[in-house]
Amino acid sequence: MTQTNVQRLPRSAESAAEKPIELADTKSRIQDAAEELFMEHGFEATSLRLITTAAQVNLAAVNYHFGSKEELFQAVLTRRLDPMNRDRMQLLSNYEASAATTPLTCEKILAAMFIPAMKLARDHEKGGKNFLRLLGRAYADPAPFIREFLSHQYSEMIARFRTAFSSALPHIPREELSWRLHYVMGALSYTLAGADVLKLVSQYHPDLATNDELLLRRLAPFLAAGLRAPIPAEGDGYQLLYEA
Amino acid sequence: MTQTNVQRLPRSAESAAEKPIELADTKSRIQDAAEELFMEHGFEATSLRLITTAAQVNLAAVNYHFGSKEELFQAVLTRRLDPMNRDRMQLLSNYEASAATTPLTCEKILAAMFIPAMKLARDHEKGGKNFLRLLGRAYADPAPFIREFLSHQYSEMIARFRTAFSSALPHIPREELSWRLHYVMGALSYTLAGADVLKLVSQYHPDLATNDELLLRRLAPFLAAGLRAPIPAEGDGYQLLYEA
DNA sequence: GCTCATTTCAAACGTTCGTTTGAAATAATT
DNA sequence: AATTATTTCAAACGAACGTTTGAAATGAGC
Repeated sequence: MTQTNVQRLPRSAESAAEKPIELADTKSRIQDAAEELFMEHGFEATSLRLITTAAQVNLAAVNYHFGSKEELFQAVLTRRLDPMNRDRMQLLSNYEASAATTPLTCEKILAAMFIPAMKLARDHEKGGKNFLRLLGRAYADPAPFIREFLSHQYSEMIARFRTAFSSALPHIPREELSWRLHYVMGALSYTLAGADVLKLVSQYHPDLATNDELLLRRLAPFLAAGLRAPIPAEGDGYQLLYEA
Repeated sequence: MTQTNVQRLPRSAESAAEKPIELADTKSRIQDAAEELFMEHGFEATSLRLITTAAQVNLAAVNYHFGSKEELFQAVLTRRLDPMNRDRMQLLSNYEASAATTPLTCEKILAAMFIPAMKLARDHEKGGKNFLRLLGRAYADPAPFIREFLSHQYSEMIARFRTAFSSALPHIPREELSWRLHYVMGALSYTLAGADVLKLVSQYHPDLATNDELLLRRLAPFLAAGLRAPIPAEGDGYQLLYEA
């Protein structure tokens, strides 16, 4: 029933004489296949039989190694999300340390959110780019276990960045800032998760290495301008626009 | 096998003497129940048995009236999306007619996108607000039939608004505008579909009638400022931010 | 080499799914 | 009232689902 975290390669793995490229251990193979398939079809539409067939493991291996399909899904998300959010907070701390006492610019804070996400997307040849799509979809998923897992996973990072933005934008009231951060997360996740994005990007700049900078250079000014926008007064023409 | 589009009320419907509130016809009852349940659990996780039980109709009625579960889903979306997108384009035309030859402001164009969506959310006591959540989730759904259906459903409206923004922002290059519209759609759908939004709104302004104005007054300045933001030059400090 | 824990495997579990069927019931037409 | 078309209904279809089981295979420790 119990299992260790140490990978235990089956058959002749350490004596890699026959085939140079050997398969990883069962647990990793399941996670890799699951990530790709969850991304492609979503959680509900991806069956364990599909996953185990792609991973070339037995059907029962998922329940043995992860307990259930839900726990497998959480493990797939955690494997990438944990390092990403830690990177985000670490990067933000680095920026703050470099800036000494002066508050950071919005662009810099946005970069701290954005760059680790792009790094994650770039890190892995296979599922990397599409993992963010899976993440974006998970955010919209109504399943309670997914929502609770994600909000718990993100709460620390969000709180950390909220105070950073609050320092960068002292003239924006708390309530207004909450809304604007909501819009920022929307544009960010929509951009990272969107299917069309990759098409757009590769259309103009096929070189992957420059895309981080390119996307950041587009997104950050847009969001920073929005965050800094003056708050409209009472009679600024936002009423009864529907009929005229 | 065939069925007409005319609603044919069963039993004593026109002589509404016994009970003032009678049930709608089978087809509408299915659509109403399906909309609510799709919103709550998503497409895959909502079974036809759940829908037909909630609608108090026979299980086979869905396949009889709609053909399949997928077609039912499309019918549920079309019923609300078609009028909304028509309203959006009509409202934009009204604004353009009022402005005569002068180009519209971004805020006005955003209002034309936003107001019909809010009107849709407000129109129906039951599923109205949550329909936009269903829509936001549908956008993130990987099922091909959903993606194709939505992109076809939206293409005309999107094209119409792209040219409007293009006139309002002549100094923004085409490519840059495409990206910024992408962010706008992201923030918009994230806001409308987000679960937290309703909590935030009702927390501060329980009156539903003023919420349209409130949300628009928050979202439009944010997005308009982003759309108008100057395009950063080459050496604006957006490079190699990861290490420092 | 034997023992014991860990991992893999084929097979089956019970459940639920979307869909189909054919007859009964209801409405419309003549 | 008789006939035809439409709608409803209970029942079942085959397929696919997540999970469990118990034995076989494989590993490490002695």
